[in-house]
Amino acid sequence: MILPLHTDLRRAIASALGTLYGLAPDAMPPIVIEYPPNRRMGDLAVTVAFDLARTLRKAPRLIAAEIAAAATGPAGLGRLEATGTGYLNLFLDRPRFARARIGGDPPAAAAGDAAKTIVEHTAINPNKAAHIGHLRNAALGDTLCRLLRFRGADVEVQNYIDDTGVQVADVVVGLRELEKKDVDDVRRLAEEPRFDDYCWNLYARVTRWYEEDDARLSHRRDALHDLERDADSTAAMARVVTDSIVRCHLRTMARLGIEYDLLSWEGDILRLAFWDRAFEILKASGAVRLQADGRLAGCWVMPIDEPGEAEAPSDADGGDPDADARLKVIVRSNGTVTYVGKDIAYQLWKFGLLGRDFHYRRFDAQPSGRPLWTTSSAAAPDGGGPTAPFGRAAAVYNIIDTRQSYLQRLLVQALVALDHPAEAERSVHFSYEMVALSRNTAAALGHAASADDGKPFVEVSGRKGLGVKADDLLDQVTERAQQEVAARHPDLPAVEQRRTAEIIAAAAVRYFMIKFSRGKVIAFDIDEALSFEGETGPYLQYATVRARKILQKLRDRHGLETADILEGLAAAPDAPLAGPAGDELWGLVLEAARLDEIADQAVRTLELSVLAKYAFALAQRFNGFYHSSPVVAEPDEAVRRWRAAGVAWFEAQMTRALALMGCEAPDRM
RNA sequence: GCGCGUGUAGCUCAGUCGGAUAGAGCGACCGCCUCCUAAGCGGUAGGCCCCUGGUUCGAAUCCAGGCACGCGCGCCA
Repeated sequence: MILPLHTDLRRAIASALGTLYGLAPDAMPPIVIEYPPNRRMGDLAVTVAFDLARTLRKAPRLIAAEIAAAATGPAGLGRLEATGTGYLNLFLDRPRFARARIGGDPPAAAAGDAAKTIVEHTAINPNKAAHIGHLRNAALGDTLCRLLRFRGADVEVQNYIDDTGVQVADVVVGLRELEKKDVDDVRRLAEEPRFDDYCWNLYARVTRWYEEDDARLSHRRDALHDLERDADSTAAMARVVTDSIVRCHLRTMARLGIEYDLLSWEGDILRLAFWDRAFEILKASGAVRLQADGRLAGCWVMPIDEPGEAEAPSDADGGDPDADARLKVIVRSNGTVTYVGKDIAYQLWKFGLLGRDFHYRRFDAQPSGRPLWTTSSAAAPDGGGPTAPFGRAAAVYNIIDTRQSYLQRLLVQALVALDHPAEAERSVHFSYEMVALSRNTAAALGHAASADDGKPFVEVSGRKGLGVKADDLLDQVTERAQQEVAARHPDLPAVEQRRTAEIIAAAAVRYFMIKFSRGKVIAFDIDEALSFEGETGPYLQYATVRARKILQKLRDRHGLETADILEGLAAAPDAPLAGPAGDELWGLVLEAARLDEIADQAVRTLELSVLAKYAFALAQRFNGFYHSSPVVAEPDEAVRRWRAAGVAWFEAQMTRALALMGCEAPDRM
């Protein structure tokens, strides 16, 4: 991997700068490392000479030349060369670099990064089937988890279940009022494998039913009230619904290799009175206060810092008409807590700041064998709690779409108001834009496009039942993949064809959800999602399969095991990597080494598309190499050996990159 | 009104801490399977990087002001 080399290079240059110009470490400009447009210019480039030109009153090219002379052969990395314009280009010692990495282990975790990190993602209302919007959330969340673990963090994945909200209440109303079901009926229904589909339709029907007559909304209010009080028949029915649908969601996500450590139920947060405790803390610290008069009389409110204003006026009770706008109600005048309040309590728990805890019990098994726990309101009869405690994290990532930015900002402000600046700092809202439907896809789903004329896309709406269900998408993509597999490998047993198709479909969907930068609305287009060509997950898998095929052929025809290839490298002549003839192979080796740098960048910027783009570019490079550089049939043994090593290195790194995206390559495609 | 996000090729998007000739994919057109899998590869066409000004040796990138589009901003959940 390449990050340690970056460190060495920076150190070498910084040391040269110290010697040449007497720069103190704190006066040192940031040493930016980039990659020249092509390999003939160099392997890495440093632009520090440009930054120093002003302060040193000297032309960049002179500075670059002086640094190049002073920092010759930094730590044996290679040759440093100054350009006529002022770049410092590093030409790596190719064989040395390649031998040091090919066949090496993944990087050891960076020290100090091992702190416990909670990632919350998925969090689908348990009242209907998951749709493509939820898929983006889960794909981003799961990929972030994998990246954090890759960098050595101890990650706990939580999936929040809002089992006491309106959405669940609505489905319960539908079951009772529209379907005339009782708890036992619902229990039978919930056994059906696609119960989530049934509820998807029912939910949309209930919405229409409300719209026909506003008076019917009283059913929702009553149901919601019953849910919050945990009252008998309604709550019992809701439990059947939410339990069944959560299991549907888990099965859907498992198709994409997405698993969790803990399900956190809002019902448990209510029953265990997390909010009462949080309220005490908020009151004690003065973070919330009771409004005596005005529009919000009788409410407990939290002052909000608007990002625009530098300093809030001394106090708000001076009759300022805008003052109320900067107050967020936490407890209503009727004494009930708002959404934000519950979120604050939960966030405090995540950091171990609440002073209360859930009970826990085991939930279902997950395909990988990773244990899944669920929160619980009462201690398990066998008393068997988890071995490691949940919560008490040093950092928290909440994966929630950008529409929740305002609420997430309030959470951070509450932490600041409670005098937990470190936790506020490490309370990260991973925000991303929604998934909408392209106009074509919406039309194909029977949505009249004329309804919202000007818009470039059509928003998914669970309430209206408008959207592409995650399982439907996966089914379609799998079916398409299976046709391809069957055409290419007709002799393969059907089970194997199916398995291969599933692996391909999962990669197609996951890559699609990751490849856009998070600030971009995805206008989901079904034809695009069903494509396996160009910048897609299957393209990455195909390149990997090709690499494995070469390694397989080397075993078959030359009796060359991959381990032998790597061992033989030490004694192999350097020539195949040298000069223009070696450029193609060298470019592949260097690019494949950058995975750690990319993982680092992705986590730092929370821009996971860089991982997708990198993996694609790497696969492209390999395919170029594949067409230009035969391996198995190469007569020159040294060349064959080096090329084989390059293929093995690519295969190892690409497999890791795919794993970071929750994908694998099938045996054949 | 305020806040956040987005604006780059016909379409969908990359473009790293400001750096070398602005790149992919799709679509269009022209080629490549006696050769490790054509889910691939090579080539051609396609650009006012939304506009104006500023900072800088250097701006798609930073700053200011506009314009357009999207999303937020309730004692709702």
